[in-house]
Amino acid sequence: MSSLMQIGELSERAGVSHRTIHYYERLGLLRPAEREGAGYRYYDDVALRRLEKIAALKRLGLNLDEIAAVLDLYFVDATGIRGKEKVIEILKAQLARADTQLHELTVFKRDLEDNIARMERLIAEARRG
Amino acid sequence: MSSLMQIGELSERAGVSHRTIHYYERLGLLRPAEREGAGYRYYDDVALRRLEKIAALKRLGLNLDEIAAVLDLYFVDATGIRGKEKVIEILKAQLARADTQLHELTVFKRDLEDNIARMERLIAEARRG
DNA sequence: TCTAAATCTACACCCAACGTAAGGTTTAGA
DNA sequence: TCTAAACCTTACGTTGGGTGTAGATTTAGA
Repeated sequence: MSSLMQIGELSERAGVSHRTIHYYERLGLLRPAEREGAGYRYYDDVALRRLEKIAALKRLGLNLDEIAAVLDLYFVDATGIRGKEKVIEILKAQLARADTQLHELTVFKRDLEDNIARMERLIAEARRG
Repeated sequence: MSSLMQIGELSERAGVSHRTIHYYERLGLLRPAEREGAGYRYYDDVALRRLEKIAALKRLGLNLDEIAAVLDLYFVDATGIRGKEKVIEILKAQLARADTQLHELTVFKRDLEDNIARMERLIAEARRG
């Protein structure tokens, strides 16, 4: 029994506001599994996973347009995707960016650790004398 | 002869508009080495390196406030920095975020590679038959 | 000395990604 | 049946990170 939920529950479980959900719907990122009668939106668990994926991709620095371009790869059968060459282009560009970002992030992390050590040493010295 | 440059040259070398430089100055991220007579700004090479650092930190997902909070660690003597405990707090928070981001980025990269391979396989199959 | 190019300040505007508020409708449960 | 909570649409507001433009001033170089 894959029970459906309303926008309030989805919003709570996903940790985003219902306005954000409306907004994503307008951008084509997400749509309710069902819209009965007078317009209430009803969502299944896939919607929740889509929202979580969107959040993860946002944390990686993709904007909502870029997310729209790849999101379906995680949720629909790839055989049906049109314009596969174009999708590959996008994916490869993102892969290159991810590589760069990984490298920069590694350096940044090392810098952070160095700086923390340095600050802690300075504080210890200040305390001693 | 550490010759100074005007905003136009700095902007060109750093790959940002002069308007952006003005904007960063207002936020306290950057200031000219010198402002002679009637107000023209003159910059040294440190300004260029600051701009490059800002760009790098932006690519990592820091906003300009966060960048302002750590930027000086790269350019001034740490002994003179006030509120070291607070700085450490910020640095540690960023370190935690960097760790998360590194992990997510690694997963994302693997997903991308999988998706690319899948798409290329599908295209090859389509060509064959 | 003179003029074209560079720069100055100040205000307005832009886009993404939402948030707030109003006013009306629907639904669940007592 | 009735009412409070949840939802709907529409429209305007906000924030971050800038960009555009105007009109005045300054500077570099012929």
